[in-house]
Amino acid sequence: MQKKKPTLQDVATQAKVSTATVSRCLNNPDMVRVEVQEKINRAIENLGYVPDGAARALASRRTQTLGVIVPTIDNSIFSKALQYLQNGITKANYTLLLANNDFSQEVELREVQSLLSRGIDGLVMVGAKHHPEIYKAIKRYQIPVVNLWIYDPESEYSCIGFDHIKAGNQIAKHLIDLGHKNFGVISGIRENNDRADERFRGLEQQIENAGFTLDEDHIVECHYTVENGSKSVHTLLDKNPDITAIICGNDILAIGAIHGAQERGLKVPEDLSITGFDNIEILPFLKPSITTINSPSRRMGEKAADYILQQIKDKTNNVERIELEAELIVRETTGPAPQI
Amino acid sequence: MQKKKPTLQDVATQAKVSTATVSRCLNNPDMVRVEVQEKINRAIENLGYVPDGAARALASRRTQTLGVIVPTIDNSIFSKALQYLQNGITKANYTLLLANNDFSQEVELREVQSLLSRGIDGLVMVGAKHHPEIYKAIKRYQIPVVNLWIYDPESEYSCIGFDHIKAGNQIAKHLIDLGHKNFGVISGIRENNDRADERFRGLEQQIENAGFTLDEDHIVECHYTVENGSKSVHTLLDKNPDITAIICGNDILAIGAIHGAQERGLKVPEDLSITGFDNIEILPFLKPSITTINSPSRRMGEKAADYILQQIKDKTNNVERIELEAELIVRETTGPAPQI
DNA sequence: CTGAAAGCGCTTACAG
DNA sequence: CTGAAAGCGCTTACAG
Repeated sequence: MQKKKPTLQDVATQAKVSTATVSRCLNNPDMVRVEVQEKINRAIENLGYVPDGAARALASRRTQTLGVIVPTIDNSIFSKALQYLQNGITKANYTLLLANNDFSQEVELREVQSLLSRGIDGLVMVGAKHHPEIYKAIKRYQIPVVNLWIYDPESEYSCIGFDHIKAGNQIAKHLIDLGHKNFGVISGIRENNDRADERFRGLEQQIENAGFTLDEDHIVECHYTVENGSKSVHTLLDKNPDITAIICGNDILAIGAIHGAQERGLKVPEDLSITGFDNIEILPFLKPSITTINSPSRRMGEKAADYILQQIKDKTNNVERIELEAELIVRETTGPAPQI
Repeated sequence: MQKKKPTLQDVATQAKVSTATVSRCLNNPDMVRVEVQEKINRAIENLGYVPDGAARALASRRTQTLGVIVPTIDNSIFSKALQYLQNGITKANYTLLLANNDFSQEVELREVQSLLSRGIDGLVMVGAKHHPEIYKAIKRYQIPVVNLWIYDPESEYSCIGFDHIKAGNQIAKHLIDLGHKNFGVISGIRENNDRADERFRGLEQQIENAGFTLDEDHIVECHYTVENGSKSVHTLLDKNPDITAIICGNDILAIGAIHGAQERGLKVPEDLSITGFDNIEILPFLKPSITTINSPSRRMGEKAADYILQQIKDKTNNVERIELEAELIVRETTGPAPQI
């Protein structure tokens, strides 16, 4: 009853050709006469033959699989990039082997080793800083790699992303231009997150250049949850009631921050300006709509797909560095600093 | 310079044992004497040996890989389930091969074939309705399968989820209890989405049982975007100005709907009640906070991991049907029907 | 354009 | 507890 899965050999036998010919018919049809192709295709259809990926990978040293490691899947900016990365590679009959590193370099190293061992033809990661062993391992496997979400003209590896320092500068400048002098920052955890760290440094630098200060008690670091955003507003304003602008590490924190401000009876932006980061889809529809910086998630996913597929196709491993724009989007949560 | 990747054979040679022993040392260490283990581990370390997944898969007929197909990655309820599914299987050294079907049965079929061909030890899908060929293909490969997001006590395949008809009932009942009589519905696209369809039928049934009607011009079907939520409110209210409650297919649509209501100068919930579905993280922090039904994404992901790993471990393929609660969460967007 | 044959790097009865 | 050997299902020079 339960038939065994047919193999290439079975197809060859039924079509009365060699396995080599069947293999060619599958992979390079134009190397095979049309009549023979038809015979083979009939046999394949007939037997319900499906090639075995493991055997194919072992013999050809290619897996038709790309590895991708994001910090967490459960964040719309990463899942959006994944979606478009996926769409891009599906056409070329590639599939994603997915892992997350949970913002830990050690976990990431293990995941990379696991992916490499399982067999991948290319690797996509997020951020510039990775465990040194990762780079060694990659070198060994000689596969194309690209780091998303960062842009560094000097980087040794390919990258597709934007300049987070510049992004931090932009936000701070926007608020300074509005007359704010006293800032609060609700940042994501900066350790092991070079993007969050550079954004922070960008805005700190801009604030200090403008002649203001950013003391330690004006800064909170926390994981990206709405609840943390809300709580942190209280933490900051309890200590420093005259903060007039709070810069959040991402939109989720900003949504929480608005909630926290409302709990304190503060009006946004009249009493307190708030900024986000990423520009998630719902932002323009919230009341008040949130000022933010747009993260080009979609384009990063698409371009990563293009880049890796191109390298595989050309059997090259060229370093490319693609800078994308991350523009400031001014909405309703930022306004002139209140007069005291 | 560029050394070849070491193989099991190299390890065996260096450790002066057979490849069989090295293989055992890797997979079933207690079948090997401790002293020999040490010799082998030293050689592995020394050579930087990493097993080849393809060869291993071909020889053992196991890939340590699970396939998962979601409608779209770019929706937090699915990405959240993925995150926990992933976490659950990582411990067992499994990795996810990820695909999305973009809400199309044909695409899903192709993806399933691709995953099976690539080699997976188990498969996780969303919803009950799949292309018939999918079930045939799965049968052939004899791997455990589980459908998430649905619960059907009669289903032929394992499922982990909740009853969408009941969920639809609950929402409608809540609004009816509040005195609403005239309803609008902004549903997701129901074709190829059994969850959306059953939710719709659940609420339709409850509304009609209560003696009210739900005409066609009280219903809009659209993709799950904030913008569609906002537009659809206008579509519905332009035609039927006396609708007092709008039931949305998910939270994203509901956020858009609130925006649309505000554009019309309507107060939520005083003039118009609005409900969502899924209970995404930010909901309680929005103003007004949104009444919704909680989708147990996290638990579905976790339980799917447990189920599949258990089946693989036991080499069984038992059908399990796990019902999870999807409770109504009443917040600020629903209130008594306005007096006319 | 096609075939015979080696080989990809493992695992696993089988025998001892 | 260990080894010799077959075999997993393909691909790919090589030869014709």
